[in-house]
Amino acid sequence: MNLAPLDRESVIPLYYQIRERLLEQIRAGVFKPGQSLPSEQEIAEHFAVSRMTGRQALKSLRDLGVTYSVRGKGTFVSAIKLEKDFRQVTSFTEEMKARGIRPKSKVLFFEVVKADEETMNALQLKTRESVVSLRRIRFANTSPVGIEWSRIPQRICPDLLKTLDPQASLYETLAQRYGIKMAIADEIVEAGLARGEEAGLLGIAAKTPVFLFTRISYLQSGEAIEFVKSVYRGDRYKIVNRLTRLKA
Amino acid sequence: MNLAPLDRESVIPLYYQIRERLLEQIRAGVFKPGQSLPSEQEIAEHFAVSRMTGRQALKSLRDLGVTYSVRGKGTFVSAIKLEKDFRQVTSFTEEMKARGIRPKSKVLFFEVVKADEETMNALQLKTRESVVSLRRIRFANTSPVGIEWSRIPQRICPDLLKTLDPQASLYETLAQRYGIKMAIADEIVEAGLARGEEAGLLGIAAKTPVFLFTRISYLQSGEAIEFVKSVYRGDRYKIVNRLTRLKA
DNA sequence: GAGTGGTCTAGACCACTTT
DNA sequence: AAGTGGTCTAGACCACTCG
Repeated sequence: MNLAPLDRESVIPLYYQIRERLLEQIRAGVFKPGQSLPSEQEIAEHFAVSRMTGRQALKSLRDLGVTYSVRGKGTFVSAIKLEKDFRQVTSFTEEMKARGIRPKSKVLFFEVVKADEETMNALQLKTRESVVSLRRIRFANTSPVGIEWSRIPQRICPDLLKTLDPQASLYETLAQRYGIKMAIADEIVEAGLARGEEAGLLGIAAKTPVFLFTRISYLQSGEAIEFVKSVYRGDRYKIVNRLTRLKA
Repeated sequence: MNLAPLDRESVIPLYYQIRERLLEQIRAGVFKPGQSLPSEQEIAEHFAVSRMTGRQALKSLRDLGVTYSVRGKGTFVSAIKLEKDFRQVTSFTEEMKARGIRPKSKVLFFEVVKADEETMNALQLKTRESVVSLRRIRFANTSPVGIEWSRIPQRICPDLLKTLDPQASLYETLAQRYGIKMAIADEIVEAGLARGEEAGLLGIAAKTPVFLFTRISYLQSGEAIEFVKSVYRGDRYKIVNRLTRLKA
């Protein structure tokens, strides 16, 4: 074990500093998949912290899915890849960047409107309140891959029409200017065929296979924030998912 | 707060008992979304445990996604639904049952064969070892919805050909007889059109939209256990996903 | 029997929010 | 000032695995 000492003056918690040092060495291949990490006791001694603190560091690595522990044996590095190109609660922009692709957008519609029935239902709105409606064509490296239509209650982002650069990431703007962070999104994916208008906008023949997405995004509190309907080209877009077991 | 006392003789950990009691009351609506749960201190006093134990109970609820905590304010019930009809690392059988649908299967092929290139690659096999190859038509309430083709190294389930009832859940058999529990699965979903043989087996016209799944399932250790290629009817099957933020 | 992770205690100080 | 969750300590006993 060869790990740099902790900064006891830092505001960063000790367990977090330990976690980062271990993570670094896992990524660097010092601890390889299948191998065991230092035990809780060893970590406690090496960093001169209590065993509970060392344990918390190992626990947080488990929560990341990087390691797993077996009672009586130890904590081991998982061989499961950490890659980030799985779909998460992210915008198109973030997803494309994670895949090393340059995202671009063309705005078709960007206005404040009264919520329709479907939107009221999806966002759990009690009144027909105002929502920001944004419809964009999405490009990956200059070729069109999908059409996205987002609706967000105006109340939570009052001047979005002025502040959003439609080329930029909607999610980034919401996070930076309004402190809104999506925690979870539920989505339904259907397989269908491109219809006339869509096919035209996407530059494909009608009846080409497409994905139809219906997504609702939530804050950690459970408040519904965004309702999105999208159409993506089946010939240029693949869904990459990581499925996990439910904890309970 | 009105929570039954703990069983101090039980082998079930105290924090887990507390967690279950809180979960029960959340499900029963005693604690409603948006409302706060008892504080760590209150839990410690009420159950006569240390604050750390009460804290662990609340922490485990957060890990489930049922609640969230705000420093200085408290722990609150999330309004996000707990429903289990999201896709997880589950078999067709489990997924259908969770949706209240009767699953059925018809076996097309069930034999031990030498792994082909694609399977060797997917399952990280170093030699052309034997794999159990199982191809089935999947029915939901008597109508065909998909075709699944699984391959599993024979070495990890030596006599599967004899022990598996092809009507039963493959995953259940693997778990019960061989102690194999899938922890994670990575999948790619593509949109396509049904081809001749598939269309026939699924009872649909050629060129109907279909989902094409390619999935690899892993143990927690990262060992690849199952390689599956599937075709599902786009007109009768929808993908229901829950996306989350990566922890790191 | 030695080593491991899992649970638990009874304190402590801190940063933060609310009153 | 009082209450909250976040971190940390220095112990303890337990169940489990392995040689």
